[in-house]
Amino acid sequence: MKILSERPSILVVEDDREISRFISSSLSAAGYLPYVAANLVDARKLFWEVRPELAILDLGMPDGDGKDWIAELRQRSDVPVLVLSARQSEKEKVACLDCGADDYLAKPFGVEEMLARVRTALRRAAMMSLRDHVYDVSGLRIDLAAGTVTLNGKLVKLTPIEYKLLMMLAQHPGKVITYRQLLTSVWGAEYLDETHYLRIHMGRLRAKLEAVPAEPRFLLTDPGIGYRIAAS
Amino acid sequence: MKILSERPSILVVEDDREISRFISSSLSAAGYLPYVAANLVDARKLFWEVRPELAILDLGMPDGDGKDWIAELRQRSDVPVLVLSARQSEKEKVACLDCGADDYLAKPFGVEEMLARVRTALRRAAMMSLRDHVYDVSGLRIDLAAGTVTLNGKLVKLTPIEYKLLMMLAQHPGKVITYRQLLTSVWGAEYLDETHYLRIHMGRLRAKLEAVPAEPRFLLTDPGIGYRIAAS
DNA sequence: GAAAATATTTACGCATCTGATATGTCGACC
DNA sequence: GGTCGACATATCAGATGCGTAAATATTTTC
Repeated sequence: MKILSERPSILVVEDDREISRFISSSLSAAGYLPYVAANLVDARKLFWEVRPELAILDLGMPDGDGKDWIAELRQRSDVPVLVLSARQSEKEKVACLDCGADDYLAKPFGVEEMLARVRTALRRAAMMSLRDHVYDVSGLRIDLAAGTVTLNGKLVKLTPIEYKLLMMLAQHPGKVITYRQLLTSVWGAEYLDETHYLRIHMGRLRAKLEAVPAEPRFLLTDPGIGYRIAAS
Repeated sequence: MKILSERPSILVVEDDREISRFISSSLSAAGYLPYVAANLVDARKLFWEVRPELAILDLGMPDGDGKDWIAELRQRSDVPVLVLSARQSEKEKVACLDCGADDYLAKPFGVEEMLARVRTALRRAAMMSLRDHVYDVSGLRIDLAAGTVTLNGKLVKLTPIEYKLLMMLAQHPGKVITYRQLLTSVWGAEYLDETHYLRIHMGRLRAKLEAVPAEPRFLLTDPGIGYRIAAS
């Protein structure tokens, strides 16, 4: 259970001592509550401990590429990530943004701009509705945080694609997720036309989760629009 | 003959002919459906007609400051705005972001970066659109976020076209939506003359939603203008 | 490297949706 | 009362979209 502090907490992942000092004192002065990690291992740990409302990440970490961490994070959290980097290359920017980063700020940058982008990201995040972390409807239990699925108490094994699909649906119980949204988040933006894949993998999910796949109780089709998982 | 345009529409507000050409052709190539306005007056008009999923705005418009338009837009819509500008000053960036812009890209910029930022903004917008917006009038309940329609508690099944039509109306309860707006947003700009389609599908919607289709309580006709859904 | 698991391609049956055409209704106007 | 224009409804054949099954390709695992 997260304690509601009035100051939004922000995780700063940055190995350069001087820069991280500078950033966190700027954030402090602006009314935020910064936590600092100097490498990815600490960042991972600290993230789930603090559950910050935003993460600021320097790409060049001693123990790995920050991009991997973003991708990993995106599986489990919607926390906005603001990337800082000395790398100016367009390729790098594109890769980060497509990875799930919310914004990319090339060094050197002005403090004011950074703070403005932080405000923007937090403003957006505040608009997002809070979501449950467990979907539990008549025998089907999906633990979004742990990433596990049980049917009548028995663990169900899912393939990676099935998993992503189901998580996407379970994050918004009762709401239609359009073909576009599903294809984008599972396969990527360049697969918008392959609604076909969805039919096949939804079929497989139904085979695993539904007693009578032809009459689904959980995984419902909204013809022409998308799919949705039955709400409690 | 069909074409329920699945391509996300993007409004480009840019007065420089050459730049707007360049941007819109890049967007087209990337699978989007760009609409171009060369000044703020047109932008205002086009925006509400097309209802794009994102707006790209050049700050320096001949008929006013783009910032004002952003602020104005924010009153009525959550559509993300990506600002392009030749002005590099940090003050300007901060002002725009705090005004409600989602992102700020200083010229000159790479196409790839622009497209990546567009993708990022659209990805976020897709998540946001899952927030709750509900039309609920005497037995008819339209959950815009979930995309579901219930009549006296019973779920009503709609076809894709019926769905789009109804959502368009329900987004603005009590307001007349013109034939043009409906045709544009459901079938596309090239169907402006087929008001005929509207009659057929409005008829089908009434058959599903009205107790006495001939005396509609929800789906009202404004002869010569358009249709509207009864306000709460 | 071989075997197993997973993903993609291809094909087809079936139900549903769509828009053309035709006809019916209502009110305005002369 | 009749005509006209705008809107509503009925019917129906063709198009489209969904689900499934099987064959093939790819990735993972040991």
